Amino acid sequence: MSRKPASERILETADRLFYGQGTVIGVDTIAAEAGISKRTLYNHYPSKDTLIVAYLQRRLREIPTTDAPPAQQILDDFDRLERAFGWDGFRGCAFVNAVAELKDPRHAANAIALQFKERRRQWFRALLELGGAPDPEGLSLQLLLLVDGAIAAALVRKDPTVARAAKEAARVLLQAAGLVAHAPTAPSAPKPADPPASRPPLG
Amino acid sequence: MSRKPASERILETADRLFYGQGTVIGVDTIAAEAGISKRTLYNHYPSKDTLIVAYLQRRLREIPTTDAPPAQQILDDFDRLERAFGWDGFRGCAFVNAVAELKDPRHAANAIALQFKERRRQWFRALLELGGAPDPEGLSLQLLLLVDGAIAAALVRKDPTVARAAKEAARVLLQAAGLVAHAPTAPSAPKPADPPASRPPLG
DNA sequence: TGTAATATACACAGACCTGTGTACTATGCA
DNA sequence: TGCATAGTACACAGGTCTGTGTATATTACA
Repeated sequence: MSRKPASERILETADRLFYGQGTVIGVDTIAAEAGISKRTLYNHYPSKDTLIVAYLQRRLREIPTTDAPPAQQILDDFDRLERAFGWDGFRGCAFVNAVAELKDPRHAANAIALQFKERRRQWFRALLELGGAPDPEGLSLQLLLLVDGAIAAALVRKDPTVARAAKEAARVLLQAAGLVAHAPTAPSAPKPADPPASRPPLG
Repeated sequence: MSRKPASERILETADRLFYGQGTVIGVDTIAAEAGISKRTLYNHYPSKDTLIVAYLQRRLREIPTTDAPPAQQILDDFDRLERAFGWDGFRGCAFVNAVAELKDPRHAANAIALQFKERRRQWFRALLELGGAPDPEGLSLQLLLLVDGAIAAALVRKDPTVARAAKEAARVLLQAAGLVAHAPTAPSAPKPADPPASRPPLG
């Protein structure tokens, strides 16, 4: 009957509802949508908080590294962002939302959110070092600010193209660091526009 | 007895609690903390949604314009941000938080949040035009992304100094637009450090 | 003083929330 | 076949929430 194990179906449903509706969504709803009794859910996750933490942890994924030049990989990241913003269910950054929703500053969600943000920054930093940037530490943080700013702006404006503005700003910063030589290269072709299958990776 | 009119005390308390705890805080709590009966609250604001909208509208304030050179005014804005981040009750951007919390995309909060973000961007744009930037429209958006990114990062990292990273990025962008001539000028002195009286203006 | 507006205390309806208890059923395995 | 594991259905406790109803008190003003 049920092709996937119960705990996985619970997590998938929790992901969809927590991200789409916020962590205020009720446990009853999650169980019902997952096609599972509430009792079973509580047997797998002893409290709602446990489920929230599992949901966030599941979103901690690696960013795919290619063999393109460092600056190009960084700029490509903003293209991925734009696709994520254009996705129908886009609702901002899951981690930032969780931190904002859960008022308790000692909640485990805070540490996971920090971990996620640091992961992306370290990914930037490694690429910047590879490209020979003078201050990878500082520049990686600046690039991360552009990413987070684009996420917030895309949420408020409901406009995916803010990712392009972030990308242009990133290009200027990379140019100033000596990582990009060519001029803006015109708006880089109207984009291949492959629609995202399910969920783009922005957290 | 009560020095201020009731409706104002309600709004002040709502501001404090909605911002500090999120809009999930109960109406009972707001009434109790404001020292008024719940019935009176509902006489002034016929629903909680009305109160939320009034709370957000109250945060729509102008940004103080000085007579400093445009680029300097923009960079000073990031210093204000850093002070806001260092404030004890800092919990991110009230508007972004509200949009993230209220799942309904047609909620009035969305329009108010957009209005607030656009206001700051237009303030940037006017200054950029004054300074003769080649693309005020695009650059103003890029600067706004840095602001919003700094807010999100300050919230997650609990570190006010991200504002400084945003400021440095902004300086590079302004330099590339020909608005700032001098080199980084060293970390600009350790900052006068006047503690914010009550609530810094970040929304 | 009298009258009208405004505030209060307090109970309540109806809904939803998390988490538990309990008895029943299906399934895999020896 | 027997038995443990895992899932289901369903009620319930105890709490919170928004919003209303009602009867009483305070205040402003003519």
